[in-house]
Amino acid sequence: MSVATESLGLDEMFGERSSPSKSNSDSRRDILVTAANCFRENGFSATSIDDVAHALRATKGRIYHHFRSKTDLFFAVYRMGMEINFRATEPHTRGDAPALLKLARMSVAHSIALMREQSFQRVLAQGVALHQQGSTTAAQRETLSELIDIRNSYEALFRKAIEAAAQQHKIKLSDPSIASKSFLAVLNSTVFWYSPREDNPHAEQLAIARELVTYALRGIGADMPDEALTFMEQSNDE
Amino acid sequence: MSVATESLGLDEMFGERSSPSKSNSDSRRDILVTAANCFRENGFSATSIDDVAHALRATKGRIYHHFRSKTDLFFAVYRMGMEINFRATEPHTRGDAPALLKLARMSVAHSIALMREQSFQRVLAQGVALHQQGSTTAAQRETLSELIDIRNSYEALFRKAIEAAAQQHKIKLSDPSIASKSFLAVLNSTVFWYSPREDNPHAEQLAIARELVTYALRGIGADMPDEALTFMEQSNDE
DNA sequence: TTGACAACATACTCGGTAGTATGTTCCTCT
DNA sequence: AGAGGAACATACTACCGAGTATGTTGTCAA
Repeated sequence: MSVATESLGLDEMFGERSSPSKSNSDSRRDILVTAANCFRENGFSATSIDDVAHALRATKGRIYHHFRSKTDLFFAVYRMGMEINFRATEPHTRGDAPALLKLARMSVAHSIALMREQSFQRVLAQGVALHQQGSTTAAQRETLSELIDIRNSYEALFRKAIEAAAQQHKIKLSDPSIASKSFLAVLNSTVFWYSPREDNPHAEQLAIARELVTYALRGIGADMPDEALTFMEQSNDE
Repeated sequence: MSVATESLGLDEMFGERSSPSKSNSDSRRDILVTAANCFRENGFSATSIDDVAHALRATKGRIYHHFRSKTDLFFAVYRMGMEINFRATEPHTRGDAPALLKLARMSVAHSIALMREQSFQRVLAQGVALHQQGSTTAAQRETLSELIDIRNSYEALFRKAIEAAAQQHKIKLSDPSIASKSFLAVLNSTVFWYSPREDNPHAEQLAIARELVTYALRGIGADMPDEALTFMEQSNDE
């Protein structure tokens, strides 16, 4: 499902130790993907474990064999969604390209990953909502704030890139915090209105990403560098 | 609660006929405000009617006397939230000010209303989520799409203002639809991270609104007109 | 071959919750 | 003054859904 687990340096961050039993990991992954779709369609608390099991053509037993509780399942889906984002974005933070170009490439990669993995991204949105609300147990609350930390570190990736670009290109950011929040708000907005077209949505997604990044960069007073889209040949897997 | 119901032309849009019994309307309004807070804190399906009743220091009977179902209550809260937004924004769409100035004033008013009435705004966000998901009965589905229509007409208010400003100031919008979606995404982003400070949050909210509108306007290639904030003397009610 | 364990399925409990049915109080109109 | 209804509270039902306890099947290792 285009969520290839290559050996990047992020594995230990998400605790995805390459387990010896292959089928076990596959089954778990199928549950995560199916659960992500259910959570997207019905929301967390409106989705029952039986719903996920039915979508899997299985029963609760299978899910509870892999996850301790419904909340645990949700957290695992959240982790996987964040992992997708990191794998898409983090490679572009390195290298010695100009800061603005790096920022633009990060943004395009993030935006496209967002549209390609809609289910997981909506779960991420629900995750922050759950955080603003009150979790049940203390352990869950701790795990949740750990997930929020991961998200914050992801947003910090963008914030640093924005500030680096601003410094290098002599842009004045009156409030870097609000600027980066607005920046990501634009990129993330597709979650609320985008739904993929038929056949090959890749061209459409690329065009939308280009529009969004152009808008977001203008907001901080920068122009979209044309080379920002030239790295996109790699994105044909499967 | 700073939701004054003056006689604007919007009343029939929301069916808030000025009923003769005063206490009835007040009680209903209290339920809506309390329900909005509960929905904000726990989400729709995680909030029970008994929760709302408890927060009201009352019982279910009171709520079910005014609303047929939990979904009806949610819809009423949604309507009230949209009404707040319309009352804040719509006055600035009229008049013969320059298009860009009108757009800026609408945006500032919208942004501040968003921060002042957090509870209702989060319910609005949940409403679109519910729409993307599947409602239960057919009647609810119809009502929900009616509410989405109201929201769309509200967004159309901004889209028209953006296009008018673009035309009048000779700005090139490569994709007006995405531009307006991004524009509103920036203004609405406070829902996810803003929480009011102590005492008088008005100055803080105004500063944030100024930042957001500046960012959003830059995204479409326009500069924030300084007169956009001069209308804000009226906002001291209660 | 067997025993042990993984990977499920089946069958059940039990607390919570939407909705209803029915009382009770107070006000208002005639 | 009394009849009727609005505005609730109380008591109850019926069901759903999270979690558990236990059974079943395959597999692999010794």
